[in-house]
Amino acid sequence: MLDPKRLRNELDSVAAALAKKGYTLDTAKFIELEGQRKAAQQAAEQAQAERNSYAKSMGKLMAEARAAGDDIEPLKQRGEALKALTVAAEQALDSVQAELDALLAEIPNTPDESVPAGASEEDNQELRRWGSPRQFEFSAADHVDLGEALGGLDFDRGVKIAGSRFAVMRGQVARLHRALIQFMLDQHTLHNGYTELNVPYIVNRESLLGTGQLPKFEADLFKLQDEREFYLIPTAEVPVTNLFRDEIVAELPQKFVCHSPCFRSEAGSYGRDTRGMIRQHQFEKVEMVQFVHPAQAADALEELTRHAEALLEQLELPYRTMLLCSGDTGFSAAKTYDLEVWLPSQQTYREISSCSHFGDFQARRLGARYRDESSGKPAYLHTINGSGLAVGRTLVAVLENYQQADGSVAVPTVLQPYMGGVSQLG
RNA sequence: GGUGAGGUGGCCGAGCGGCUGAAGGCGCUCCCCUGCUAAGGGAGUAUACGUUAAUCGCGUAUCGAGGGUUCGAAUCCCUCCCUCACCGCCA
Repeated sequence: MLDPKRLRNELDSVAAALAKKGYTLDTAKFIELEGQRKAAQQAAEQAQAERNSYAKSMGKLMAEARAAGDDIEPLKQRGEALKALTVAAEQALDSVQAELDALLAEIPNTPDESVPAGASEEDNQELRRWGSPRQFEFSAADHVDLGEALGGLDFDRGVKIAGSRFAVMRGQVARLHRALIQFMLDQHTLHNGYTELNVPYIVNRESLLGTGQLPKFEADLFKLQDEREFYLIPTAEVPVTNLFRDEIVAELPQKFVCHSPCFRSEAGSYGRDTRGMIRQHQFEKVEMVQFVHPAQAADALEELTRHAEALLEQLELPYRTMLLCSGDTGFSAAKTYDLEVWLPSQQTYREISSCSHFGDFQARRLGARYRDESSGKPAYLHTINGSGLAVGRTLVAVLENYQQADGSVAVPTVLQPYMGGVSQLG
């Protein structure tokens, strides 16, 4: 959520920033609602103040009336009249406030100044490349053919068991998938200073509002049929970032890494990536989340992005780092780097990690704060997160980049210890 | 799922219709005293929102959440959530 004060005081510049993201802020509507809110709030608070002070004096008034032998009823009636006024004024305030809150909850974060203006992914900036795509002396297969030939990927049975966009992994491929997870977690916990978490994969509505998936993106989520408003997590970002919801965090920074399954309904992506494991309803991801002091946030995003890049380098997978343009940056994010890995079958780079800086946007929704050292007051902390990495897509990249002429697949050196020394699949 | 006990400030804990944003204690901050340390004395110490250029100030809200009773609710009533204990069930 944006700071309501900032909206009030710098409405035009906020609107201009949001326009870069492709969001049109209805400034006239905001000004009108805000004006109504102010008037309604003052009226409601004044009515309440009168009611309070009258109620406070009531004990004495009643004692005096009784002593004088007067009727007490008129005193009570005045109280009731004040109550009626207060209730009406509060209802007016509540309805304006609800409208304003609904508007606020749907306004995206403003992009950071360093984010290039642009409308779509066409305008993203390539910052750097690592490695060079391998030249194949045979025609490279895609991961579907490779995986099926190895008996390690079974899409037909995934469809039978659940439906489209589900798959079964088997044998050494399933093990390779697990090895990737262990490798990533070990790197982050042993070398990068992250604390491992294991979290609920079902979350409540408040958690999704906190990170920004709700109220706007309900269609992308799987909701459980239960009166408790449970949702399957679309990313570990949700439970992990909500760790400090409604808390004042004693120490910053705090860095967490968490492996989890992710569930996405992918509504609106019907024709895209229908083949293979690129876009599934269920996939696994190792996610890094940092809670940082605002002054450290920019550096922390660079650091976290490097942590994701280093994994690809150790796996010897060619990749490039993209700075997303304003229009391609997500709802809650102020700035995002995407890492894209080379996929030989597609002859292109595909997203394998997304690392974002949210400023205080999520923290404000969450009520996640730290105590500012100079003022001594609670202030919103900043959140950073990124995939390190998307495991399913990493598996795809390993299969395709490490394939050999005979259909076997070499195991990346760093994964071999996690594979019991196995150096080749098939 | 059943029964019982609870949810009050950074923490512990009192209050059980008006004088309570909330006693008392701990912790923390500042001051005094003390050769140092320990002990002692005094003062202060919630958050959000609004108003304001900002602060002081002022106003409103907040005693798990929501609703109700009442002129007035931390206190009475209802619903829900959560915690703890025991029983049942269970990986």
